[in-house]
Amino acid sequence: MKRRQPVSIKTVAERAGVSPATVSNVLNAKPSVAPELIERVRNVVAELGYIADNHASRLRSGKHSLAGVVVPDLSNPMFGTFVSTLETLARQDGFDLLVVSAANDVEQERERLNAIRSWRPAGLIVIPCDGALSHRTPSIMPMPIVVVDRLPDDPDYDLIAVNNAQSAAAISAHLSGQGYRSCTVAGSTLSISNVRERWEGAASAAGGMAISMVEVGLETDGIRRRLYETLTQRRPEALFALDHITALIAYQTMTDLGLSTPGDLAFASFDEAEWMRLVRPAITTVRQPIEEMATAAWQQLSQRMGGNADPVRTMRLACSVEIRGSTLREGGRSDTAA
Amino acid sequence: MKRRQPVSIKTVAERAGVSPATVSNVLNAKPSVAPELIERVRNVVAELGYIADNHASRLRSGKHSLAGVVVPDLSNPMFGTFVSTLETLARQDGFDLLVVSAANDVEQERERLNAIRSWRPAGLIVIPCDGALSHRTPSIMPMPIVVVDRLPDDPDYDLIAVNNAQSAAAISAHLSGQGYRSCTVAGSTLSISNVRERWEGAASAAGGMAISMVEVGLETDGIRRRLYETLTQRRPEALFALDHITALIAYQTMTDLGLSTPGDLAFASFDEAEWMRLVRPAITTVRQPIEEMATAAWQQLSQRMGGNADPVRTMRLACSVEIRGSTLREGGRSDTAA
DNA sequence: AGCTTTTGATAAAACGTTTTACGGGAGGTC
DNA sequence: GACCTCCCGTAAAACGTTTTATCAAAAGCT
Repeated sequence: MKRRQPVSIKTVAERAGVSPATVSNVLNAKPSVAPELIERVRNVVAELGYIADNHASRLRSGKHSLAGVVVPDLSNPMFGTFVSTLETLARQDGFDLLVVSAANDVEQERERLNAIRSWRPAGLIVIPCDGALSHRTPSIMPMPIVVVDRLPDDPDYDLIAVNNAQSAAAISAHLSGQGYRSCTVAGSTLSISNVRERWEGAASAAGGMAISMVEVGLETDGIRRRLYETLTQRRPEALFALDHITALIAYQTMTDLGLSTPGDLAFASFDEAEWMRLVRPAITTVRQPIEEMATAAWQQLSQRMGGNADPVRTMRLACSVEIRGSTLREGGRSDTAA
Repeated sequence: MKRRQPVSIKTVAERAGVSPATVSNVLNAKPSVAPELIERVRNVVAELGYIADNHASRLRSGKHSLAGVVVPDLSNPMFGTFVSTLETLARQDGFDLLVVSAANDVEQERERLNAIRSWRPAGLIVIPCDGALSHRTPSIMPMPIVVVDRLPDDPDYDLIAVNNAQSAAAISAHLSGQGYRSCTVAGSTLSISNVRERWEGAASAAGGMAISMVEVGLETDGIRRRLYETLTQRRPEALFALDHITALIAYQTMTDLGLSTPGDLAFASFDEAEWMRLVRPAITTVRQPIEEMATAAWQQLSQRMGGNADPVRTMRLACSVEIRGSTLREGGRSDTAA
């Protein structure tokens, strides 16, 4: 009962006593088909459970209903939410999404970007592993591409990102305003444009507070080691983690060392995660507007797929800065700024 | 430089001075092509950046290199990890993944399951929204389907799940063993087979501990209200949340009410999330082996796609039970059981 | 009634591949 | 040298659609 031999448009046509062309016209709601035939075809389609083969239909019509999404890592809830939002939008416009995750690996990203071409997607949305995207993009990429979150080295693509510098500056100013005298900023590596922008933003707004950067790398073990050194050997009064994974390991390390926040040191994070609102005290963060980024990315891609050929465009979205207990001086006031 | 007119196998053939058939033979590594021609074709392919169109190739050869994945909600990190693992496995076998998320909505799930047929995927892996999957599956689904995590009402599909009952029983026994006299089990709804199995397992191993079930539903507001009532009106000595979202809201509510764990009440959760290891004390959980589930699901689907027609099969994987501070009596011992 | 226009349906071509069936030439055997 | 194989390459058919061109019948004019 589950398996049947394949039913094609011809089967439907025969059964309804019409030509395949008519069936096609009915299914694509072309005008000038007699109401009676529409009815008859519809019935047969329902009866047989027929649904047109997208491959054949794409092949002939040249109309693509597939868009590709490349993210560094789907198990990161931030990217999961991003894809999830994107999917809803895409479906509304009649697109399906081919999702690939690059497992945070530049080499895999290259391979996936190449392989995805064979599906001839109408467009691509990419959150690259790092800034060197264009080195990894096959030279022939005939579809529009929108890059999200991380600045590509090559200003050849549309970009949707957040105002990294301003947001980091807000945190920095807040810490300085609370009276902390020294702050260490920890991030994966300055070669990622994101991280660089955040660091520069933070540095620019430190005021009288001594501020320094430590690059912890991308691998768990290395991150843990560098943070351990930082927290034991020259502990600052405040620690500002520039990405989620660094923040997570920093918090773990602090807990392991028996350091409490904000008593022993203030703690803030770029990238907000669920747990940051759950721990006590809750953690001061910069919340990135993921849904808005997805929406903006889809809108932009939509326009490009529709033929829009305006010059490449960069869009910066605002983050919200959530000041919470982890950075407040005892008796300090609580505020929320953007 | 980015855009070029489409290059097809004919373009390659002409440029290499051979027939399209030969190009095809080279690309698909068919035997009996002269080494010299192979070389020549390869060069042209590289030069033009040609890559075969999957749609056309599927259409003619009937060989599908696409598999579908349907999950309730990609922004849930558990499902994100699941898809991510699946993707790696699929790529190793030369498959691409068409990912759709149903936004936890039964109606959307139905619609997506129907729409995905038009891509003629070679197989489907589905984590259904609830147990009534077969009511939502179009009658004609000619490809193999593997259901994961939630028992379908209809034993017509292969199933990969975890030993819900035993794992919940282990938690229940642990709580009872710690000397708690009453326990409330909170879960979305017993109409989800998962939840039912967990509740029954917990109930069966309560020993002398009074145990009762409260169904909190699926919507945030409702969950919050029911949990608030539970915690204020007839607070038990222990609370066992049966799914991640219930656990999250329960923990928030406890924090809001100023209740501490395990002092005011013990707290445990099925489904482990990152934050449960970060809060202090850390939370006792049942950790589901997501990666193993994904691996098992892909293996099973792989076999089915390879033509295996054995009777439908159900596979139960073991969870690990992580006993942590949130359920330990003061001075109690810490243990880890499976 | 004769003419043109409109309407509604279809046959056939086309999309980019893979596969099947065929054919030409080289090599082997008697 | 006639015959048979075997090897290598190609022409053409086929996959399931959509589109284009065509055509018959009906409808609108004078």
